[in-house]
Amino acid sequence: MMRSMGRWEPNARGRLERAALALYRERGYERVTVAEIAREAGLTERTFFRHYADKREVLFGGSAALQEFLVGKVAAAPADTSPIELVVAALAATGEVFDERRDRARQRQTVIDAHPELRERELIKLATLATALAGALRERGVEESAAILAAQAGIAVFQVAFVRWLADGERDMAELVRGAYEELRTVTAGG
Amino acid sequence: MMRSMGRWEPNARGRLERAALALYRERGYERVTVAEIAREAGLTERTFFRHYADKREVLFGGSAALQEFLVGKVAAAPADTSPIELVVAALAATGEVFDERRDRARQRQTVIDAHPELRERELIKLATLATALAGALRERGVEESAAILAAQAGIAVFQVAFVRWLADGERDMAELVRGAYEELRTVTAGG
DNA sequence: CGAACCGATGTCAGTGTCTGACATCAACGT
DNA sequence: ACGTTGATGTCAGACACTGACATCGGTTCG
Repeated sequence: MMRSMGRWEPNARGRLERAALALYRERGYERVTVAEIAREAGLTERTFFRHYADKREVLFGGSAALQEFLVGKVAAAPADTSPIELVVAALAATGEVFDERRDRARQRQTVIDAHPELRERELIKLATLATALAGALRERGVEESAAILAAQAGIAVFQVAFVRWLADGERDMAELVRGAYEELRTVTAGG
Repeated sequence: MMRSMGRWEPNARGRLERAALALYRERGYERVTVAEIAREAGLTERTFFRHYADKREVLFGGSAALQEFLVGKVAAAPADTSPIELVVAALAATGEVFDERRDRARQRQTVIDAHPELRERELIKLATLATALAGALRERGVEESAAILAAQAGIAVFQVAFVRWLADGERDMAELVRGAYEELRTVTAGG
């Protein structure tokens, strides 16, 4: 059993993520090479690519955990809830994860918004999340296209709420998610 | 004035798009090099990159036209329509563009669905479309977040309808868009 | 008509991303 | 001790993409 110091400095991924965010913020995503990130983290370029599939992925280390969190919430919710409410309730609960880390999230988002390549990656993460949520709904017996639409609408709500959460200094995710959901209901009710 | 044959074969973009789709279908996206596509089209790699920003973009030549079409429909619609109805009506009208080209669309989509890089590009095109639709709604006086949510919800409807349109052999876009919209209304009405 | 110009293409050299193959070396179990 | 394991390093190479400059029909203008 390893006590605390192995052959290598621990937490290679953490060091890579920190170094990447810092460098991307200083010089902009395109003007940073993977070799530089790796060097800053005390590693080699090749090792970077063993931890992250590509140069973008290093900014999205947390998305798998977020997905598990949301799917878990949906799966664990009471039985008599409607699909869209299941999703919205799960999203509102992400405050547990997000509210503590607003500054870091802002930094990360600033970098992402400035670079189309990173926007693409963010979108596919959200789409993957939507698919996972739809799958969790189906597990609960929700019909296919209702599951997809509920999940997708939920993601739209989340995006609106997330932008406000970043801009805002006080209100928490739960409140903002609820607010955006009410707006969606108003909008889709219109005929 | 040039009659019909210039110094170069005409329609370079069209040739590149055809060659790319054919090669991607034969061997899969990753196993085709840009140099091969260009050679197949009677051009050089460098010229490919003058027409398309990258290897993915060659499959998305039509998305700008689709966006203009939809934005135009939203802008031209009668005055007393609700935001979501504006978007849905525009989407239903895309049959004019799509219904004739189902086979080609299927081929293209098969390639895209098989490669995450291409999925990413598709998603950012849809996101761009959503932003453009939201802008068109704002032009008509719709409030910001209502515009965003209506556009985003509309895109979700479109995606569901489009998948069905590809799978289906008979029903047209208008019908499928209307059907998916009704489902969305049912889902979001649930409380 | 000839010269200057223009626009799409070609040529070439170079940077950076990403991959495969193989080597290293501390920790661990036997 | 000794073989195994797993994270890392080293090296070579394919390929995406870019900047700089050359080419050459067609167009325009004097």
